[in-house]
Amino acid sequence: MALDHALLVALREQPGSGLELAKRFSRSIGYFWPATHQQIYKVLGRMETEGWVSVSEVAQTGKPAKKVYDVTPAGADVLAAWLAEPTDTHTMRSELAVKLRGASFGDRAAVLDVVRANLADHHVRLDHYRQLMKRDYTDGPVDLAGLELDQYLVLRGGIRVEEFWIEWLTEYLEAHA
Amino acid sequence: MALDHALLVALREQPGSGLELAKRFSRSIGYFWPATHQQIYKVLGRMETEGWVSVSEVAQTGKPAKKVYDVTPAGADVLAAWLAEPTDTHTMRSELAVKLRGASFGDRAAVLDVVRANLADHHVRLDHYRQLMKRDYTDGPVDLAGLELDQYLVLRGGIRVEEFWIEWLTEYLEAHA
DNA sequence: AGATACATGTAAATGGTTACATGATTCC
DNA sequence: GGAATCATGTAACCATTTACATGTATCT
Repeated sequence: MALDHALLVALREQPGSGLELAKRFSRSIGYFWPATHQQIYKVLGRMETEGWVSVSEVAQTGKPAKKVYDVTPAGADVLAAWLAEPTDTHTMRSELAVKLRGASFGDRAAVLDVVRANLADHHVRLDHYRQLMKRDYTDGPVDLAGLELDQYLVLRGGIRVEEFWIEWLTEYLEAHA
Repeated sequence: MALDHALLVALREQPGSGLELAKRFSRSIGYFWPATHQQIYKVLGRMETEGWVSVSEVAQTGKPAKKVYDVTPAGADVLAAWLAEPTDTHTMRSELAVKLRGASFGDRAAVLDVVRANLADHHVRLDHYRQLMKRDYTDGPVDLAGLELDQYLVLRGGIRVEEFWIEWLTEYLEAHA
């Protein structure tokens, strides 16, 4: 039950339709909470019946109409309450890590190929994040506060995650070189 | 469908009962693939009917009997095939990251407390991993190969993950100090 | 007999993934 | 009319989490 809250955060940043949220998720918040449009529509529907969000049909020129969602005061309360709750430390779930550990029970060369493919992908992601950083925060976090500072810091986290993967997978490959 | 494969790896390292696997998971592989005993029993049952593992009842002195599972040749083939498959780069899922980003929509002091609690927990985990490292690999990875090297490298990954969290959360706290 | 640790499970609910379905609008 | 994009959804399946249930063996 946490996609709900991730969507509330996204909608408080900026109201939007299901598809817009799905696109925004594939950037920003989705870096730490992936979600598909199917999932998002379902949760938006549920949150509407619970009164956490309100909908309004918005006509568009050149495109079909869309339903724009916004957070209600009740929804804002739910979000605030959730934010103050303790979050228990979540263990990372990584299929690749299982493969790293199990490599000796299969064809090691094949596993190393899988690792190399993942490493390349993490390099692409890191480059992408660094470009966002350059584009949006040329001066670093100076003068940032509130939401903007949080957005910056979460992007920093995204960069740190990719650096973690690159360093670890590189260590793995070198150890098996 | 990957707990199956994580269990196959664990069983190839060392055959064992459901509860033993659950305990081992809370160490080692479980650092990257958490699983409860309920889940493990269910998957073991399924894998047995599929012929990937075999069972034998083992009597114990001073304890109730247990069912020890081992990987069959068919299971070993399944595992080897899976290891060679590409794994797509999985996006990390973190509730805490959503809270970091949403902090300005609630009581920031409360969110900072949540962050501090998580940071403390990651320190505990890191200390634990470092102790394992000291106990099992006093000389570093020298002379390690095959399974042992992989085990070492996955522990290195665990340490790197905790370092990532500590650095990121510390940066977050300092930026909001 | 009661407490504790070991051991194996079932059932219900929740959440996430994958495949499929439908319709509006614009451009060619 | 057909292809492409935008937009919203349903249904079936699979995986995970949480709560509950049962029984063995040992120790006091």
